[in-house]
Amino acid sequence: MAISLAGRLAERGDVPLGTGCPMDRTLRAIGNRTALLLVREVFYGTSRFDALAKRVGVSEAVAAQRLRELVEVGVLTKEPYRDPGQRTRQAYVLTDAGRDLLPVVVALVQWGAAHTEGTAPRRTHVGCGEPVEVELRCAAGHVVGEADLELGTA
Amino acid sequence: MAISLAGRLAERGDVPLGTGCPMDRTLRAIGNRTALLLVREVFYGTSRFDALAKRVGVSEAVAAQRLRELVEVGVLTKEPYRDPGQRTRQAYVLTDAGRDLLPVVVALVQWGAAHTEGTAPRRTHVGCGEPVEVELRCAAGHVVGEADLELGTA
DNA sequence: TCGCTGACTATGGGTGACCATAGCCAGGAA
DNA sequence: TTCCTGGCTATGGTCACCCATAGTCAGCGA
Repeated sequence: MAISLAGRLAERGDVPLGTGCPMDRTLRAIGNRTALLLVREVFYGTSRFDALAKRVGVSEAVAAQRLRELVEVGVLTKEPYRDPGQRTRQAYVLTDAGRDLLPVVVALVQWGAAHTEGTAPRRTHVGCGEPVEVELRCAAGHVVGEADLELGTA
Repeated sequence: MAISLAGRLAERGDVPLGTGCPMDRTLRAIGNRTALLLVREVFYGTSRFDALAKRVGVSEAVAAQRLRELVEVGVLTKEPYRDPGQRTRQAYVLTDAGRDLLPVVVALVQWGAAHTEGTAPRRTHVGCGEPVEVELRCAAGHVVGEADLELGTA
């Protein structure tokens, strides 16, 4: 069983998809461990530079570089803020593009929870307390499995 | 706005989550570009070694190593097969754990399609032709946003 | 004005991921 | 028996990513 391919996708020979595949572009832009862990931390509400570095468990040099890249690609922005009696500082916050990474983050958490050894947090809906899962659905509301998914040229 | 954290997660100071986070474990196991692109290719129906290497656009040495790792962590298995008049060969196929990566793959494709420059395939439901999206839903059927998601200790 | 703190930048070095090229091995085909 | 092909393994080198340590810089507090 596989995803079905239509159009040019179906006919390609052994030609790599390369940067023609949006997944590849995503991975090139933000597809390293540290960047994704930083995004996770920002989802968790961390916004300050030193806290981000410590919580991700990475040196400040690396945190600075990855955060700069995340700002460059438009996943995060720096917002000046000031605590009373403190000087102005920069907070890292998610942009709309960053918030759109939520399914990626949760899908990675979900797979790790199911298929790796170790503890995992429960993911629940604040409104009703039911467990939350990442799903594929079509606009008509059907749950879509691997066999029901078709990729075609736009 | 952020994901709300409950239990020990809420109280941690600047302690890194490290391998206590299933997302981190996922990224350590399969979180490199080549591995994820190989998984994508297998979802697309490619199963032979040389086709996988060529289509992902990676050298055979690297393909061999990544495929070996994917087999080790249980995402892929090797299945012997034989075309008529050919000798027995190995096909790489997804295990159940591998198939569970579908939301990860589609989430990455979806983000790249929305937020990077370039072409992107349409993702449609074979049954009804409607576009497919990755969503967060609770067991009661509610669509869950960032603000409605709570992570708590298991 | 001096020092402290948060937010970085700089330097040197290790490891892992990747490439290109070359070689190995099993097993049908000739 | 030799050749060819698919499926790897081996070697040597580059580059990205990471660490640890140390330094810089801005601005508030005293």
